[in-house]
Amino acid sequence: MINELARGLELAKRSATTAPLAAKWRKLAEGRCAEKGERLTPARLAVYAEMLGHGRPLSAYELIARLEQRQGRKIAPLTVYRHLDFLMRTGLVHRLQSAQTYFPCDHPDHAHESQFLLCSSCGHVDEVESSGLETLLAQIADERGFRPDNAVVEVKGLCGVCAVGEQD
Amino acid sequence: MINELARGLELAKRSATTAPLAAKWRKLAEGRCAEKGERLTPARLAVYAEMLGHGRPLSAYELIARLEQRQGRKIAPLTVYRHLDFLMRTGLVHRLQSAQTYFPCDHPDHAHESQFLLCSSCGHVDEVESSGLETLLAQIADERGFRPDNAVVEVKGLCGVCAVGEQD
DNA sequence: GATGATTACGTTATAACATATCTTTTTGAC
DNA sequence: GTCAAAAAGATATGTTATAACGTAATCATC
Repeated sequence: MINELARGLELAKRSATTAPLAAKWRKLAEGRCAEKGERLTPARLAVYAEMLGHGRPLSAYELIARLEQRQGRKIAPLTVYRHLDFLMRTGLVHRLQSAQTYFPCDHPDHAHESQFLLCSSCGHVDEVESSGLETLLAQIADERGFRPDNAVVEVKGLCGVCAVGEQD
Repeated sequence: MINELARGLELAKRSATTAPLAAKWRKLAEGRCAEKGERLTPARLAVYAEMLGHGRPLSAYELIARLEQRQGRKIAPLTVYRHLDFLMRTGLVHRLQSAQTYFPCDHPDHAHESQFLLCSSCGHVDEVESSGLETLLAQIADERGFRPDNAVVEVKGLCGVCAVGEQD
């Protein structure tokens, strides 16, 4: 009974220490899990919420630091890597290959391949979905007898805001 | 004089333990260095030769191991990273972002942005140069007020040979 | 040839990113 | 409640990359 009490307090503490998560994103996560037969645990949701709350790409270790600070306890790297795997499996989060960071998907309504415009000044991420580009890539592959599985397209540069900031 | 002799032997030993390098690639390297005002040292050339000799993407640490074996001495990671930086600066080598490996450029005649078809079965790299794709990427960026600096395009999948190997 | 500036190279230490392995806890079916 | 499977945690290790510092080679100028 002591244990149950302690556990109750622990759970309350954890939920109190989770970043706020708009209903929109929670519903999306629930939907994706239902589709894929995955389970949406509080820990997984907390990681997702943290990433959404940050709004910029996070490295795995930055993410760990933020979660530890919020929850007031140590979190093992592997734990977060597992959460990230889950979030990527379910299409809720992307990995930005060129920066080794992670970023929540901006296009909640459907799974898809994305392309990214990454601002090297402010860190802003613009997630683009160009069917024209996907078609062209498929065509290039096809011409060479290559059977594509997935494509990484990440353009580094300056976002509109930062580009204006620099006098051209 | 003893020192000079020792040094001479050392140099001889190193050059004897460099991977063979076709004249074509050596000329290319010399040309690029001349253009960019870089210096083509024996150590840099040895790394380049090793990569060309291997013919598949190499991680920095695989590269170190091969160089150490060939030269019979220890090589510090940073040393090789500097050589890789040089080779990338001069456009002789590409970094494959999605695999964190390095691969010599296949299109020696001019500097350019490349796209890659990466076989996840045999490791084959097909370096593609599609102006159509570059134009489309530029257009996508422009529509969003984004000023692109450089683009990573890496498609993972099965090369022609491996795709045939699998019964479709 | 001596001097000093510049660039490259070497060594050690450490940061940053990721996975392996094993144990404990939680969950959900029965 | 019992039990098996899934998830999470703890610890150690592997992999990739950079920092900080000192030394050596190269080259222009005197």
